[in-house]
This record gives sequence, C-alpha cells and structure tokens, in this order.
Amino acid sequence: MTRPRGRPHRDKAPASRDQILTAALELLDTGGIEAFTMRALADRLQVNPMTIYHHFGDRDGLIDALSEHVYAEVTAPASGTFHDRIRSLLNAYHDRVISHPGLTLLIFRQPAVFPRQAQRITDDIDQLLVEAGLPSERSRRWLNILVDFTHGAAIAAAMGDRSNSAVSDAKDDYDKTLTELLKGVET
Amino acid sequence: MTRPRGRPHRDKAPASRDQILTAALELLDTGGIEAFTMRALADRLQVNPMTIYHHFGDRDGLIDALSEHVYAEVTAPASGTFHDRIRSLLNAYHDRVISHPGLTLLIFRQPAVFPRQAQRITDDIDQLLVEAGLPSERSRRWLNILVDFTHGAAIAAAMGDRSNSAVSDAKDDYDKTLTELLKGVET
DNA sequence: ACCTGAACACCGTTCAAGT
DNA sequence: ACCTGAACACCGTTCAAGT
Repeated sequence: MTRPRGRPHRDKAPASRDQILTAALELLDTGGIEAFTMRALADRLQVNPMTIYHHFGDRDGLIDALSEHVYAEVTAPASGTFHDRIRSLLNAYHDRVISHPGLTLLIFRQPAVFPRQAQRITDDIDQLLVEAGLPSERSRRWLNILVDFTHGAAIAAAMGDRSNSAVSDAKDDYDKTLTELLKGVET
Repeated sequence: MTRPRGRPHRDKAPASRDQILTAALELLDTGGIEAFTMRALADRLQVNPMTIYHHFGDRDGLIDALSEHVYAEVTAPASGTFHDRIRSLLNAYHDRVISHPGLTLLIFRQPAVFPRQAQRITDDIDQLLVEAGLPSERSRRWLNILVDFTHGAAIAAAMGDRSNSAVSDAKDDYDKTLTELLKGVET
C-alpha cells in the first residue's frame, strides 16, 4: 500500500542554488517565457518541484535571484571620459538584457520583482549624467531616454529574431544608436 | 439526476463582441495582467467562459482584437510640418499605450499577436521620416529610437504609478522628451 | 537541512450537448 | 447561431511527512 517516500537515490547530489539558476536560464533562453514554469524546471533538474521552493521561496524569488545573477557584473569603468563611461555601462547592460530577453519580459511583468540590480544600474547612469554637468531636469530627461530606449530595444529583441547573427547585429546597432543619442546629451 | 442545461435566462441579452472587449479592457486596466484570465472575464460578464471562445477563438484572438480596438484611431494628421505630424502621431500612440499598460505587456509577451495596428503605426512613422528627407540608414535608426523609446516608456508606466496625475505627468513628459529627440532628427 | 508525494485552488481549452 | 456543463491537461503553491 505505501509507496517509497523521501530521497530515493543516494547517488544524486543535492541541487545547488547555482545549478538551479543555470538550468532556469537555459530553460528561459531556449523555450521562452511560456516554457518557464516551476514544474518544467524541476523536470529538467530531475527534481521535485518543491526543491526549488526550498531554495528561492517562490517564483518571484527565483526571478529576482536570476536578475541578480545576470546583471551583477554590469558596472561602469572607474575612469575615462563621461562619454566612454556611460557608453560602456549602457552597452554592458544592453548586452545582458539582449542575451536573456525572456528574463527581461519576466521582470517587466511583475512590478514586485523590479530587481535591485536594475535600480542600481539606473542610479549609476543618473550619477554619470549629473557628473557630466547636466542640469537636473535635463539629466532626468536623458536618463529616461537612455533607459527607456534600452528597454524598448530589449522588447524588440525579445519579440524578434534571436539567431546569433541577429544578436550581434543588434549589439552593433545599439552601440551606433547610442552614439547618436549621446550627441544630444552633449549639446 | 439531470441538471438544467443550455441557455438559462431568456431575459439576458447575448454578449456582444463589443461588450466583451469593453469588459476585458476594464478588467485589464483595473486588475492588471495577473487578473486578466478568461474565467475572470466570463465571471464579470456573467457568462460561461466558452462564450468568449465563440467570439474570439482563443486568448490570443481576444488580445489581438483588443489591440485593434485600442490602437485603431492612432493616425497622423494629413497636413502640417513633418515635425508636427510625427509628434502628433507619436503622442497619440503613447496616449493609447499608457492608457492601457496591461495590454502593452500582453502584446509584448506574445510575439504571435504583435498586432497589425502596431505594425501600421510603425510603418507610418517610417514613412514620415523618409518624407522628411532622411537618408535610409538614419531614418531606420531614428525609427528605432522613437519606437523603442515609446515602448520603454510604456513599460515604465506599466510598472509604476498609475494614478490620474501620474498619467497626465507622463504624457507631458513624453511630449517634452519627444521634442528633445526630434531636435536630433532635424540636425 | 534537504527532499518527497499528495492535495488545493486555480488556469486555458476541447468536447458533446442543449435551445 | 449562441450558449451550456463537464472534463482534460496543465499551472503555482501549501502541507505534512520522510531521511
């Protein structure tokens, strides 16, 4: 009558936070937002769905951890001209955002999990604009332009072609467009 | 043993396409993307969920019909300067997008339903830029800037404050930012 | 601490049937 | 033509329990 319970295979290593995050990103990048379910992720990890809850609390917690993981290394170089520093920061951000468009959509869907990293990146851009000597209204306006444009470009990338060549084209295009926009900041 | 089947009340008018669309927009604007389910919409209409399927096929069909309905009247004025016509078109688009941020998110989520209206609006902007005499590479670049920025601003609005004052501030802000961007187009 | 199965309250959608 | 209830194959998540 009773079926076996508890951990079945002693030989299987316990799923680590990092393994779950890696598998989650793979699932999201491969199958898109539709395929990204707790149950599908558990299947991929050969694990019970509840294991994931043990590590991340709930789905929002997992998404939050994913964005911390993906955006962690987006930082501005410490030195250089204003132009170069902001261009470098935004390119780095765009690169992460375009590499995982599904994650971008997930974040946009749930206001509750707007990640600390995204907030920090926004703050960094803001600070760079202020350092560049822009008056506060102009700096706020250009912050919006740069951030909103980047997010819009992410959406376009998430909806369109996701082949390698399309991604590298998109990066190139973004950088060129950024240069065009930064002309506006500097006048 | 058998319970009553078929249409129960003769006094209830059949749900029209337009009633369903109106109720769907209300549900989406009030409760956001999370609350927007076929079953919740049916409840609100006091109707069986399957009634909606009869009119729109499936959920994607409903979203598609919603976007046709919401974006239908976004058009550029026939006459005026290039600057005024493009500004008017983009303000109209932004106004619709910001009035129904949940719809914007729904569309972004499903590449399959990128609506004809959105495509048409994009094409209209493109044509205005070409008419303005921009060389094709510059016109493609500015099309991306204007459209992606507008979508990014929509996302920001969808995630943030949705009070009446915040919405009117956002409109004002968008128009001012647009003017700033259009300076870049004209040089 | 880490993982499990069973269960709960939801989804979108298909089906066969009523009027 | 228009609408119905029941059912199917999913969801995220809670619970109580195993090792």
